[in-house]
Amino acid sequence: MICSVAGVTTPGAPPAPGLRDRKKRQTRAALAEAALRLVAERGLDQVTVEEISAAADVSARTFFNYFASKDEALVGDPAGGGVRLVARVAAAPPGQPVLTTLRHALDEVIDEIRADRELWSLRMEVVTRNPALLPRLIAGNAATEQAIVDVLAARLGVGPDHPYPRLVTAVAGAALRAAMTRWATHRDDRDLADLADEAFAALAAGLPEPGPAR
Amino acid sequence: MICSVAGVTTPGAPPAPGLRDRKKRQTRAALAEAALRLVAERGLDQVTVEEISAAADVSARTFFNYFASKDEALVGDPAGGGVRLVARVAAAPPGQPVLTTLRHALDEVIDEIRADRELWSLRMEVVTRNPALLPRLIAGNAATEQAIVDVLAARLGVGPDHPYPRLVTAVAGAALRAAMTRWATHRDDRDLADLADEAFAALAAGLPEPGPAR
DNA sequence: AAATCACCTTGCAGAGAGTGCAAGTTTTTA
DNA sequence: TAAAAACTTGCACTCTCTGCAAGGTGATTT
Repeated sequence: MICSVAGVTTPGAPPAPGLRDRKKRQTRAALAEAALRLVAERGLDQVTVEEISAAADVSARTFFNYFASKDEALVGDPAGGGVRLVARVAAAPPGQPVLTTLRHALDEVIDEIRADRELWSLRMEVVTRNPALLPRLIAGNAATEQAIVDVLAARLGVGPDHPYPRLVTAVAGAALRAAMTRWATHRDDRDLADLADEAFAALAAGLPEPGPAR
Repeated sequence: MICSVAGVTTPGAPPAPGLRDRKKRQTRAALAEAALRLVAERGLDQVTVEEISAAADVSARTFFNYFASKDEALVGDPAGGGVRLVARVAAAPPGQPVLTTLRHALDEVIDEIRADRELWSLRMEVVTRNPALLPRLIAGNAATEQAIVDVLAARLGVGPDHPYPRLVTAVAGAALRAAMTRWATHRDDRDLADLADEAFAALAAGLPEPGPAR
């Protein structure tokens, strides 16, 4: 009776995972990892949900309790980091330039991607080799993108139909994707955060062309 | 016997459509139109391929001879205008700024979209109301985008791994999508070409923020 | 600790997507 | 007009994805 403190939810700190949650995370991770590994080996159409489930030691029906589709298991994280991203945009200092705000808001996302480097490298490889997935990877951000558009419009005080928030959000997303593609393809190279910085700097400078002389 | 000239293929001009081609175009258009109309009415999941085929007076099997998936019938034109777009980029005057090149290359695409205004309005409405399709709409451009990246790299003489072509291509695509979304949502407004011009000008200017004062 | 509750997993049945194959039909070509 | 090529269609089949009704395992309450 001394310390059944496990139930208390301390706002601010993770409130004691609990066996059940841990198992769920494990199952989800196992399914995603198995899906990525098998698809990387054989190709998207040569892997069935049944095989993925078998590799993760669950039934095929359970697979669909975790992911709405085979694709979702591969591209992962729908809206997981999205809400935090929106929150970070909303919480940025008011006067800050929009591109700076967006770039800083992405820090957290970028850190998470770097933390799961193995997984993300595999994921980018699978996506580039199965272009059918690329739209899914982008679409996952569709809802988040709209939310950011709304937040930016409010921050700038311009009304929800003003073209600027939509343009800058779409463009920033494109810049991040370009940086991620570059990072994933020859990854021995630079840090993802640096590549993102470069891309955003180029945006702010009006996309100056690389000097042909020197 | 007087004029069976229909067979001659004059290079440069459309080489006499032929009954077969006309029928194919008709069937394809009928399927796409039926798909868009039904999905706009009922929603993506409430329409089966069988219903679409019935509305276009062909068998369900024939549907799949025209489109690889239900989604494809809705987002349409995969790689159709893509090759011409790439060609226009490649044929642009050498010294021209990249953003100008890309904007002009889009003229043809934009004209076609305006020509099919009814269809495209329906399409954008369906896509925005069924976000699951948005990735498909973008993915259709994935192959084209890579081709443009390669052409730009060659034009700039920078090698296929340089980050600039990928960044500018991705960003230009995002700008076009933002313009199309704006055009589709309140369409009574401005011309699509004007909206695209505005977006590209903003890119070239480094995405200046809208003045809060005045 | 036992009983209860909530959630998770699983199998089953079924609708719908998408494909390969083998006709049958229509257009084109010779 | 006859042969060739292309298009349509039905059929059988695999795979994806969903709803439902158990059964099981972790959490909660008394």
